[in-house]
Amino acid sequence: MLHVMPPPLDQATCDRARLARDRAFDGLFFTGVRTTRIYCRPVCPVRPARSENVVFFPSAAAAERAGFRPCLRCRPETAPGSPAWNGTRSTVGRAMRLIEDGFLDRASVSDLADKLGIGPRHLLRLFLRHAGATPSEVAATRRIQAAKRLIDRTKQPLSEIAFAAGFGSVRRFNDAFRATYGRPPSSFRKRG
Amino acid sequence: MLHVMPPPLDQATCDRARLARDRAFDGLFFTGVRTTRIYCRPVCPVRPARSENVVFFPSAAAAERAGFRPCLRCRPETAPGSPAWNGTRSTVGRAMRLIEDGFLDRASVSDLADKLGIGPRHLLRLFLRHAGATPSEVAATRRIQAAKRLIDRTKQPLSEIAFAAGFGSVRRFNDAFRATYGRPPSSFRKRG
DNA sequence: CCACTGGCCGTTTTCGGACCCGGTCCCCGG
DNA sequence: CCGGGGACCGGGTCCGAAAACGGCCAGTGG
Repeated sequence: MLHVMPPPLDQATCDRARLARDRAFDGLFFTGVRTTRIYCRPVCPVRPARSENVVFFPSAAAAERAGFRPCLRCRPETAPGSPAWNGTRSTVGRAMRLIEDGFLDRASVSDLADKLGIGPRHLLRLFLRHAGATPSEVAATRRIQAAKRLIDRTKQPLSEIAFAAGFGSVRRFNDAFRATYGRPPSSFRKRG
Repeated sequence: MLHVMPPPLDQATCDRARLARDRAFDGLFFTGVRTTRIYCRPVCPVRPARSENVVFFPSAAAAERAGFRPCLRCRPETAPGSPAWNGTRSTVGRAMRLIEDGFLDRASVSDLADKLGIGPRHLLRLFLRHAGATPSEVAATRRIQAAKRLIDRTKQPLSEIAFAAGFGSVRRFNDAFRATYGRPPSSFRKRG
């Protein structure tokens, strides 16, 4: 049972992409395994099925209609066109929003993990994998950016801005600016 | 903070036992880690704490009183004298009883796993680790023994005994006897 | 002659390897 | 003290290969 693919997605291309778990093809096609009647995304982490047992579909719906059920590892049914890693991604997304709202300025990473219903170790792993940075790094970046905006757009004293941006002390506020811009906060006021 | 141990359990012995995760010492003493205020059994699977950070207690209660909380991996508070790996071990026990009642004569290993609330793969792992045999092997042994008893103690025709003992076909009944005793079922009748 | 045996064969189940997820410790460095 | 990161483990999800299954049926021997 062969299926015609959208423009340049022939059988051989799909097979190469799936064996390489190529993320670039995620969402562009789906792989059905005849022996198990299960279909997967190209990035599925399980050992790839042998080529003679697979068949390709242009969409998850097509695979469902052909009698395949979605794989429980890669969750192909929740990936219509784009990745949409909703499971774990929404956890990172929720964490991001909380950090953006200043959560980590008043609470610890462990508290954040508690609020999300997972362990701190796992929260760290999720951030490294999906955001490329640790939670505290994200929080630090946010504080710097918030402070920079206040310096540029308001006339508040720097010591007030430090606390308004979420820093716990003026000392850390100054340190952070030196680390990021190489010069103290006041230098941005002078040349404004 | 040093503690006096029962007769021959000096500090050095405890330290050696804990580093070796020696099962023989399980229940005889408990290890408290100063840096985390957590106490463990000697067999705890976690990476052992360094010796300068540990202190030993003769009982879990002593550790509690000293302000330590029980480790969540080895569950020291539920291990007065014996292992009490109750979590996983009782699952195997329940499975064994079900098999003994003929569950696997009418249902598959997957059904058994469902009934126990775990995956079939994991059930297999538990059996190999704690029973030294697979679920279907246990079921096969039970069938053979049940059949042998019926042959010895009744006059039922062999074909009836096959089904009464839990075999699904006479064919397999014969195979099982050949594999176990090297000769067909009827040979046990003749020399009765 | 008839219950029992065992070869054959397509189908279904079980096994065991590989991988991943999330939790729980520990140590170290800032 | 807190956050990062290493190590281990329980448990879950796949896959391919191998074993078990069960129906069919030709022998066979008491």
